[in-house]
Amino acid sequence: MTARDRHRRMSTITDVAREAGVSVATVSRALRGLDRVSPTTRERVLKVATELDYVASPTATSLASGRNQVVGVVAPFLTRWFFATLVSAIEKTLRQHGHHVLLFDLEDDSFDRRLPLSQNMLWKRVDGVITLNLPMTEDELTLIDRLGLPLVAIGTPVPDRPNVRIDDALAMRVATEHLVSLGHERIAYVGAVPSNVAHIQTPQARLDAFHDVMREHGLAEHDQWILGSDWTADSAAADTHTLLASADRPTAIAAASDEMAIGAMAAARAQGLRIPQDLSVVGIDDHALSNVLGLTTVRQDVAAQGREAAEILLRSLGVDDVADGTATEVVVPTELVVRRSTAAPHRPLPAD
Amino acid sequence: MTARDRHRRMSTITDVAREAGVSVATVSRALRGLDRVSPTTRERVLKVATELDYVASPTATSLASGRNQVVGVVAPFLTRWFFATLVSAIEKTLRQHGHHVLLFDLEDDSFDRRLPLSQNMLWKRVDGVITLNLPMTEDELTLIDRLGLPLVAIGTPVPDRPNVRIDDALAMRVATEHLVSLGHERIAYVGAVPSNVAHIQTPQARLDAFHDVMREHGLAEHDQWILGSDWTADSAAADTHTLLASADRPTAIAAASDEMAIGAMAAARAQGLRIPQDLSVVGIDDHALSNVLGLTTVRQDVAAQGREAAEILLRSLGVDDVADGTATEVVVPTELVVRRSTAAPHRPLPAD
DNA sequence: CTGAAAGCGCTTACAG
DNA sequence: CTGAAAGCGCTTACAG
Repeated sequence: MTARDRHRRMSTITDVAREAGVSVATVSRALRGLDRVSPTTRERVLKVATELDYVASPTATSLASGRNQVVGVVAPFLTRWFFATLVSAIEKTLRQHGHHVLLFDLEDDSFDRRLPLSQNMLWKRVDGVITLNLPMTEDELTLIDRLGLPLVAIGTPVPDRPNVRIDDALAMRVATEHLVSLGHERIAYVGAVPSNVAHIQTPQARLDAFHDVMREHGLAEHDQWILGSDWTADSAAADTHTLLASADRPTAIAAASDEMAIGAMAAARAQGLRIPQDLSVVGIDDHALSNVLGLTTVRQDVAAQGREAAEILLRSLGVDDVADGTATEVVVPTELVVRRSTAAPHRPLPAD
Repeated sequence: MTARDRHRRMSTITDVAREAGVSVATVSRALRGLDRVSPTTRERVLKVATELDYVASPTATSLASGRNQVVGVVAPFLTRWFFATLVSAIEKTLRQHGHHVLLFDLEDDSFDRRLPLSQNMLWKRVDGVITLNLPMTEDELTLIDRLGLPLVAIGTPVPDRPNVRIDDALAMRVATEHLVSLGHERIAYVGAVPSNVAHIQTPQARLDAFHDVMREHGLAEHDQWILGSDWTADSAAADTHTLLASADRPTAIAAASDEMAIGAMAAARAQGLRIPQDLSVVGIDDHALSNVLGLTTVRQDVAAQGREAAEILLRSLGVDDVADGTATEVVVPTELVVRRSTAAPHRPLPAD
């Protein structure tokens, strides 16, 4: 028997029971801190467990108790800042309470399609699930229901389930009002998504808010100033390029996300326009690069949303060391952060 | 019994055995496609299993077989582009082969510290692990070894384990040579990390390569032109700001990552410098925003590295539908992508 | 406060 | 080709 072989065998509950001179049932109780165990017994068991490097097999525990201590986190993409930030915050919060994250990235080949959630992914694997901006299909809702899994939705709500999000309409309203208050009247929008793209709903609320603000101020809208986009910087840049090539162009752009705003700024600069003198740009998010790029934006605290959702889920799992709370709908506040990408529109006055 | 209750109970192997009129052993064999099952029996079992929506309980399977079909993916951060891209690619590759990812983000409060990998995270939870740019401690290596887990390292190698990475020295060499070939002689570097930050090793190889190229071309280096940084755009911008405020400043900056390069560009622009006329900047990565920002960079295919690592791990787990291969050291190629952030240095000639 | 025993739902030799 | 039975390592009533 080599040293490596010897090390291979991890100790089981039976080992510590034998070594401590008690039954496995007692070991189980002692280690889990249940009542009905005498202090001396508990102490002895704890000591032996430590000596033997004992850690309960999660798979055996799971079979017997039905709990895995893992929660499924489901995202439509992972490579974008918003989602990665969310996952990171969720993972940390869960881990602090002894839980782990099983990650599902549902991105498919085409941006307007996604993979479905299946029984294989969840059944007896996770104790609950957190969805990230993910409208669920009927089938998926039925599945989650049948599996009896608690669920918390971040962003796009899921019917009858706790939800954590920002007020999308308000965020875009603040962004647009900022532009208007600066004196802009010719404002374009980037981030309209075709309504057949069912798995992204946030866009609609933001676009609607933009329309509302424009209407309220009696500002004219131009169809060709409402730019679609797949919500990437690249596509926003391409769309903006076309927009700005026209003689009749806007003095400002409201983008539904910072990544798109960054694309729009870059496209403008590449065409020789100065920001903010020739074009103002505002976004929503406060992306990791927005500060450095001087982008004016409506900041949302993404990590806080991840933490909130994780805590709500932990509570519904009955985890006891989680901060109290009963909230089932939390709307995280946003705030306008004015930087260097917005200013009053340049007016070709005589004195200019 | 309400509809919901009825749906709650998922069927077990016993249910399909009864329904199909065979033993559970036969069901197990039939469903896993083992030999020694008659075609008719197999067919019947399959049919019944489908009707009952049967999916084997992964936790029971795991207890009995020792396999979980899940691999642990361990990252020092998750919110940065490089890591999120890696995780996304790994997850997709694993899922195609019926495996899932349990995610661990080891980021701690301070950027030069990280959480340790523990027995709790891995023991009986994962069949293998993939590390992302993560030097392992002695204790962690011992743990992985004792647990008998296969491991594949992406980026920073782990002793005696398969490794997937780019050639860091070559990448920085190409970036620096590009600047030199353009005629730059005054070149600064961003991305030196204090050597006590043990969990980030890539930086050293890149910095060494930069020094080598400078020396080979007989170019002078200035201590104050080697900028530290925590590898974020913000810190790179702050450092660059100081650097450029000096009268004696470089004509080009080689950054060890695109995020830092973006920070450097932004800082320069904020000080009224034009890119590339007044300052050239080159990075390494080809970050999602680099194209739109016109950043010249040495591209690495991050997703490919994730896929390669996942496949190597799957092979070592004996998963049979993975493409053949025996590679244990794969170095993914990089390529220079010239965009708008680099040009020959501006020389104040008479004719200028 | 503690133990014996059943049970969680599979897989795996072992027989036949 | 198929079944009976042991075993994976816990948790949980049930007794005492």
